[in-house]
Amino acid sequence: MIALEIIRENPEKIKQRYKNRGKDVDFAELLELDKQRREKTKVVEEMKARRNKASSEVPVLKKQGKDVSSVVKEMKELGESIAKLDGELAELTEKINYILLCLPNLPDEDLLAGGKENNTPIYTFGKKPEFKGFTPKNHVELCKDLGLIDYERGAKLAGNGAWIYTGDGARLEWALLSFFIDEHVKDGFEFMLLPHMLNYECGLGAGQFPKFEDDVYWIDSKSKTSKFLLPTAETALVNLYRGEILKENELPKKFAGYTPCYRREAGSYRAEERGMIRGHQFNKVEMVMYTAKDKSDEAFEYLVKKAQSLVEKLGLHYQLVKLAAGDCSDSMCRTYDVELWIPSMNIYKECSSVSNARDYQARRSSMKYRDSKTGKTEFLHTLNGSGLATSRIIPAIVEQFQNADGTVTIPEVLRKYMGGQTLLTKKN
RNA sequence: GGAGGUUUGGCUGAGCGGUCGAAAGCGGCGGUCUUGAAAACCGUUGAUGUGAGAGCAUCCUGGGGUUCGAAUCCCUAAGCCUCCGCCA
Repeated sequence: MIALEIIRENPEKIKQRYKNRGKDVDFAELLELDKQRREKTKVVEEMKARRNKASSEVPVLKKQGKDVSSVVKEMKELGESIAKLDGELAELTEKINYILLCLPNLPDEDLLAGGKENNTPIYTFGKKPEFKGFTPKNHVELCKDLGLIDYERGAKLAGNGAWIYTGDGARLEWALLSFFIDEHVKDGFEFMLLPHMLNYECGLGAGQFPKFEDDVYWIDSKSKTSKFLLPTAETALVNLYRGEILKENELPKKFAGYTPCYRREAGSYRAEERGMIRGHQFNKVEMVMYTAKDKSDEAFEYLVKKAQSLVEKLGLHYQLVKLAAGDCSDSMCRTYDVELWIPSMNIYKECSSVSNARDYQARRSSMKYRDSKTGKTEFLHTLNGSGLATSRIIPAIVEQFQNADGTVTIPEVLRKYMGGQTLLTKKN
């Protein structure tokens, strides 16, 4: 949620910044509602002040044995007017909040305007592997041949978009998760295992609701009291301090949470995205940071470096991409993606997305800290980054590290989690 | 699933339908004392909105109701606790 004040102060400027996102917004209605609310608030508050004053006088008058019936009658009428206005105010407030909750975050001003086409690669690590003397297989073939993944039986159990990690595949997946978690713990992140079913407020606070209410799996029917399966651990981690005020010296907070991510991904299927690139459930370790308002830029760079280092330690060829304003997700001011090279698809595929939400999420769920110098409360800044999404990594590993004989070399950092195993080989 | 209890400020915990934004203690902050610290003592200490400010309004888990007036009474939802039942 962005602050209503900044719209009130300079609607044209804010409009322009949304334009970079490719969003045309019109604040006329919002500003009109805001104006009405402010005017009405003033009136009701005056009425309430009168009522409060009279109410405190009643017991005094009674004690003096005076007749209070005329005051009581007058206050009854006043009370009715107050109730009516309060109702109107509640309605106005609800409308205003709904509009505000639906507005995306403001993209940082240094971002290129426009969508995907204006994303800018800013760093590359490693090289595209060359496959000499053999035709490389794609990850679906490799995963099947090496017995890492059972697509057919996955579909049998849970339908399209589901798969089963089997044998070495399950071990490799688990090794990746363990490796990431160990790296985060080493860097001072607190490791978290979170509930997977969350309440509505979590979705709202993270900025995913109300817009993406239909993109998640609801446990019961969609309602404010039902729960949904989290689409990313961010949804949980970013709500930890809802309604709380932290001390500045507690900051920054660094968390790493592992959860499966559950997504409907409705209608997004394409043949080329077969196998693990996009599924209804995938594994991810998520990093989330809470910082003071002047520390989030620094934290952002730190998280980007961390995501990069994980992929580099695996030895995978990737590029780092600075997203254009229109490609950043709605809740975020800026986003960098780490994209892995998938040889068979001849493209780079995202495996980590690092973003700075600044105070957008904190405002939605009122997460604050007390500034140690001024003593005032300020909204926290929240940042998140995948560290990393494993379903995108196994395809990259098997494709990039495949050998002429059909085996795959296991990245060195993962071997200790797999009993020292160095190669993925065909079984029987 | 059934029955009962409970929810007050950073924490513990008082709170009679009216002067309660809320006692007291702890904690925090500032000060006195001290070479310094601790102890002791003194003072101070919730949030949000609005206003230049004095102030005014709102907030005692959320929502609704009764009343001239609600932290206090009623209904309801949620959280927590206890007991009973059921069960991979």
